[in-house]
Amino acid sequence: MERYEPKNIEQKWQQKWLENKCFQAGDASEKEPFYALVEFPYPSGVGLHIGHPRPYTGMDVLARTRRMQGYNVLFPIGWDAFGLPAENYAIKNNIHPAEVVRRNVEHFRGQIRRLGFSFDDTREVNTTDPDYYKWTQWVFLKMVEHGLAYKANMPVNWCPSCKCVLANEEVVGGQCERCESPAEHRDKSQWMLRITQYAQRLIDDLDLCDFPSRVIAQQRNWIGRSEGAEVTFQLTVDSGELTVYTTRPDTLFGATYMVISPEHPLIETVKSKIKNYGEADDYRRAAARKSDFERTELAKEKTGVRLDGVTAINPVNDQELPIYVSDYVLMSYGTGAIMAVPGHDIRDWEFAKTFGLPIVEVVAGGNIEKEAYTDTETGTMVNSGFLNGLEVADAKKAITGWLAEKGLGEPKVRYKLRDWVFARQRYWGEPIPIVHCPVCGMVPLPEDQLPLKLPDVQNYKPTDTGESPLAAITEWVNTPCPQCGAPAKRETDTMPQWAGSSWYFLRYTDPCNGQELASKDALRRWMPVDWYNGGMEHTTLHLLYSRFWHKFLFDIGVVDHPEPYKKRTSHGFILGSDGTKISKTKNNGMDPDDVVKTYGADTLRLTILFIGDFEKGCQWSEQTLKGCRRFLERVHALACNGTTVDEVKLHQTIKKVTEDIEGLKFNTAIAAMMSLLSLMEKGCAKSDVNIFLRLLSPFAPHICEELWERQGEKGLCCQAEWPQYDPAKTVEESVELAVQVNGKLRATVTVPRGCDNQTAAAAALAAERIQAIAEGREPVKTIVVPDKLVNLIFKG
RNA sequence: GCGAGAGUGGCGGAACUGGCAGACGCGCCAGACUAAGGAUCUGGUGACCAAUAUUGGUUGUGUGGGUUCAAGUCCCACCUCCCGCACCA
Repeated sequence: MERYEPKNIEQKWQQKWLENKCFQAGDASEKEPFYALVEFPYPSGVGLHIGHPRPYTGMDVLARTRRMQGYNVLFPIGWDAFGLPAENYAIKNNIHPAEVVRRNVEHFRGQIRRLGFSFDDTREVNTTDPDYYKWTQWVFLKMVEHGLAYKANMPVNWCPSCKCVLANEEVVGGQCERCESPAEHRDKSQWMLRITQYAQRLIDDLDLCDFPSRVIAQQRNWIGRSEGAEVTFQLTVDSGELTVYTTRPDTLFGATYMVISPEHPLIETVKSKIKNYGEADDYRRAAARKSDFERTELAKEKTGVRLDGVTAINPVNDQELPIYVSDYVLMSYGTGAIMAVPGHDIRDWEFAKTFGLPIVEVVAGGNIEKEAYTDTETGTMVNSGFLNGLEVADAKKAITGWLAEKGLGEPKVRYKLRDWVFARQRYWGEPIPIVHCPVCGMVPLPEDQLPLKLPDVQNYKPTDTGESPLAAITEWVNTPCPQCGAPAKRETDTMPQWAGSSWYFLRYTDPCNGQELASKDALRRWMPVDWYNGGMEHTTLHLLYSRFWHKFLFDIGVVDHPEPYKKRTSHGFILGSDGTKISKTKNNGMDPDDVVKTYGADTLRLTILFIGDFEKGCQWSEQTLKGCRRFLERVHALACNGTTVDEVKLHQTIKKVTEDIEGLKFNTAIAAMMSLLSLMEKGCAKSDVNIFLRLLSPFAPHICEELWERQGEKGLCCQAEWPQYDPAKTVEESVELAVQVNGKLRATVTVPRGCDNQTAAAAALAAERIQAIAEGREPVKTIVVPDKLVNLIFKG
């Protein structure tokens, strides 16, 4: 028999699968549809990296298994190809970004094919294809029409290195998520999407989603709902007022001062009354100069300036409260102003200590001399007038009612989530289909003028002024107003990369439709996605954005379901052999192409899945690669003889592998097949091999096709039926019982399965070892766990 | 600080509703085949202590307590690590 040479067989079967259209989803099929989705890649210049094969292999196993189980499977792939890296590469090498993308996609396509993934190659989508982004623009126009897209002058996060604005979600620790430059503040007129309007539904409908708990928790946390009240304080000057938001209206009696954020307009409206306006203004300017990064880094020390000459009146006790301006209060949350209750808020407590302000206890239970008492579960109101004696929860209700009655405040729900900054000042993105007309104002491009294509330019370089390179293309920018025909100008910002990926899974259902984003029929057949696997890093970005878009499309009747994904799972990252992030320079990882060349795609696939729990992080190791290659060599060398393999073991393995695939426990599924192989090497029949190959084929599809053919089986292994197990045959006729004495294992005995407790106990007691220990004594107690163990309790 | 995980041999990792801890793989040890083995095959392999050499015992899942006939698994307290959010009132 010839040696196992992956390179001789893998390409051959990849070709056969293609010729036989094995992986094309059927649009007219009677079979039950199953939509398996992986996050489509950004086709970068360096090609497929370690991050890609893991989720793809995992979902490929699932898709291949589902096909064999008789489902009509949609398992597509595409290219999320707009974005900065292609543009930066284009600038550096003076090649058009479209050409860069074309090359990269070709490279990726080849790599993906060489790994044997069963993607439907007839449904590829590319976000930079005008036939695709036509519909991205269309959804945007629908959002404009429904008031969900708007342009507003906003303080935005600006990345000085990328030279464009960032969404809140793209700022991590005050830094640009992509290049780690500290983000700056800029005031800019920006296109925004009103995702906040969907905040509550994005929380509520998590109940409809089968997502990992950590994903649900992270999304909830990100949306950040809080319940509280807005309370209005009268000022002692100009009959002005100051409204604050608080989640603890119950502590109103404990407010000893007020704080407004440096950006709060009050400073200007009562400017003439502020005796130390100069000082306040200096503080405000200093705060404005700080980047988010600096603000968070320097968050330890509380700073601020008291506004001299202006005070507020606490509505519950008419106490006069000083007002401070401090950057620990953010303009972007609540009303940009707070009532400070140092006794029961950590930050207020720190501020009060720094500035020597009074700290009043209004909830008993802590020691406010030492620290703020923030517990809301236990505690009784004190020093709080009519609230005295109430528990916190009751006090909240009482004060809220009182405030509403007096017209001083009302209950309010707030979210941390902010609207989505939906524009970038770069070339390589979807043009925003809007025309600015001096007569009509902002005019959406009529639908029949879509797609609005990107013009060819010579220079893609972004500008420091914050204008997109498109602004320099006068022949493109200047256009007659679609409404009145007057000379007008196009919007020159483009959409962020997240636009195209917010609905791509819909396009896969009907990728060539020129009339609609996808036909109703196709959407009904395939949506919602049955199983979506992707990275945790997208939880508050892509996953949230796409849920929002889908809800909007649901509201306007494009899709029939409020949620796009039924089930979401997340793979763990593969770290380098040294436990750190894989990088080329550290040489601690692997290049998929190299591994395929030396070991073969099947070995790589197996290794990626065997190396650890799919949903947990794991470490790359060459050693595992060797073990998996050895396993496949043994499979290749497997020969039948006259005997058959143990039937129980065979059925147990079918059960184990089938169930483990469902739970993404690929590592233990492979372990079970390894055990079965060891047994089969001692003796098996052709029919055993037939079953074994079908079990293994989703994991190592090429070698299984080869052996399937070698064995003279009909058709293709990947189109064979998934093996069934007989539950009756998964259990042995006899079982080995553990025999314990006083809880310690002392012997094992073999008894018939399902024998009664007396029989089991008697067998245990009869064991030689147990006899020796018992020395004729009778156990004072006997515990029998059927088919598992007997525990004999002896005295003394 | 808040939220969600994790801690098991030399290593990667198994272990269902509490029921024989360490499956499977790597490595290592011994043997076989060899001119040779960094190839392949067979057997062994948590630690420690005994020994009639077949086994017997003790101990062992981050730490300290607890519940139970029985705990990696449940309860309480704590330590460490990773991830997400973080002055969100």
